[in-house]
Amino acid sequence: MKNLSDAFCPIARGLTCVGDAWSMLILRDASLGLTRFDEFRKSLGIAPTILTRRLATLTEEGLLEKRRYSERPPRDEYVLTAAGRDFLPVLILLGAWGRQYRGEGRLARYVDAETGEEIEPVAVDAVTGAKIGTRPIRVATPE
Amino acid sequence: MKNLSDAFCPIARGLTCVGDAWSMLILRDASLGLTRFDEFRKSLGIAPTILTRRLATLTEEGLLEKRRYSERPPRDEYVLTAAGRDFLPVLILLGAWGRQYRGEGRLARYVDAETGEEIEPVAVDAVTGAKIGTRPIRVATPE
DNA sequence: TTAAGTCACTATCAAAATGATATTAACATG
DNA sequence: CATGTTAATATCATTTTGATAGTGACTTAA
Repeated sequence: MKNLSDAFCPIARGLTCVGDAWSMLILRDASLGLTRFDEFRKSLGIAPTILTRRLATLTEEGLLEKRRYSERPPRDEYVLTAAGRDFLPVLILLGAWGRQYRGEGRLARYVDAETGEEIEPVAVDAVTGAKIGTRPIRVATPE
Repeated sequence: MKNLSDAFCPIARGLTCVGDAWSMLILRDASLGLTRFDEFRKSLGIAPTILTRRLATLTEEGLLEKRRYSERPPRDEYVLTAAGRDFLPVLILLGAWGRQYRGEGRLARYVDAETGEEIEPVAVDAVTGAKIGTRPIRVATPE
């Protein structure tokens, strides 16, 4: 998909590193604590070829970090970096959208691990406090 | 990418309709007011074959609506549905991530159309008010 | 000591998706 | 009638995917 990354748009920039479903699902699983190749493979039912490539890309892009957890036999796992952890809100919000518009049948729920209460994710503008989408947005192009 | 949609996970559900970069960029442009085939094509530099398919999928999935704006010659445009509009927060949050971690060089800014102030998007849990990512999350599987 | 298992991959190859380019259909305009 | 506009298709090479099998470096159980 060519050079989206030199676009001015931060959304396009984001999409160049994490613009496909597998990558997002890997990040989801990583956020839930998975770290190993086989954990991801089994959880996602993804072909190992694809998984290898996705993990490599996410590592190059700085969302995951390869860490050796055993010297003999040599084994690596993948842990989230700060950038990877900070992607979680995007996923949670995507999930909230999915729940609202594709929520037929049984569905997993995300709950606060301490209170046990279900999370109700919303995006707000920290400046005005307004829910995003309730006020019109304009793009200010650079220069 | 097989049947993600019958997964229990709302994130996976979301990804089945909007799980690729082009779809998200189309939604971004639609949120900024674009409606016509050629507007999307020029804005994105996307091949018309792909654009046709993406628009059709987004329409089937209920994020866009085809609307005839001219009878002679017959011409259709694409406008966001409620589901499509509600996807904007996800994009804005993705953009915030892109700005933070891929923000080198000049970058567009999203501003409140009324106040003119730059938007600072955050995802919060409406229940606790806590920023998402600051408290551990658990998945509650159905049944 | 050998057989079986674990785990993070790579090799191979068919099938599907993408993307570039050209073309079409249905008109309006000069 | 020639040219332009606009929402697409047609064609076809390239790229990406995905399924399946196999590998290397071990550990563990018999």
